[in-house]
Amino acid sequence: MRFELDISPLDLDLTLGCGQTFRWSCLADGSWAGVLGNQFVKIKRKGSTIEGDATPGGSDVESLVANFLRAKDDISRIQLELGKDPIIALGMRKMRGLRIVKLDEWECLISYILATYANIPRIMKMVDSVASEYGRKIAPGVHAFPERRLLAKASVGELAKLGLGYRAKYVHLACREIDEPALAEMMKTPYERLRTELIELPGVGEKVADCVSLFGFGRLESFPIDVWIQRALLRLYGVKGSYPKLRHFAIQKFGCFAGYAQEYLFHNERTMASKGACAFSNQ
DNA sequence: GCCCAGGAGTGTG
DNA sequence: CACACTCATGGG
Repeated sequence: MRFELDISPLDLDLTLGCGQTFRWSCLADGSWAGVLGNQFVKIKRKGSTIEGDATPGGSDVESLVANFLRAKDDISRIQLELGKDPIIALGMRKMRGLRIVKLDEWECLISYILATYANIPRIMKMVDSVASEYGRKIAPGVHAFPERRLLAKASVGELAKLGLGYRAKYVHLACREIDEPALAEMMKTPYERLRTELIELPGVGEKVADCVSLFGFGRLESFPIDVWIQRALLRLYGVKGSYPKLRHFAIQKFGCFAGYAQEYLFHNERTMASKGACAFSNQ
């Protein structure tokens, strides 16, 4: 099932390779492959559009991809808004094609529970192991992320054997403390209350709750703070301190699109170390 | 071998 | 509210 989409601006390498999502991989020909719902999807840039194909294929594949890539985000408006801050304004235009993605709420919740105190390559491996072991097979060598009912069958010991470490019990408990109706209800919940409810789940603190709010529930005002963001805030703005303090600073500074600012800062800080160049600084 | 990682939970000052 | 400590483990 082939399709073509017009989403602009969009840089697939930036968007899918910057560590928001853990189940997309870049193939030898430069295309990207991942799973959306029960579809194995491949997408690639072709001129000004994005072309792709999906197996087993369905009539809704285009909308699945468009929703995943947040095609309706008005990047110009977002950057105009964020550009009120001169420091962000200086570097964000170089990252115009970096979009926030919209992940499945359940997959996002479990993925970011797994993401605590691990680096991105390892997180990808853990998520992939969980999918391979418990997810439904949808193509040769490709498994969907397991729905709650399937993942709930896994014991803590079995999950630990996949290399999840202390995260195994959190995943196991999360399968029991939340269900699909609750997730659907949370989609309608205002951000601050959603955040509070997420933090009540096992293995979910402020950082994970903010990531799940942003990538899973699409709340662009959310501003997750990890060690990279801490470094960026200290280096570029001279602020440091507790999570609540830094979060207050960011929300006040970046407003309703703080999530995009966070992603620009995150990507810059993470790549700067190897490239030695900061998009937000003239030095 | 060493350092670190998209932290959370728990206990203490 | 702010710290300090522990938790398991693999990637660079």
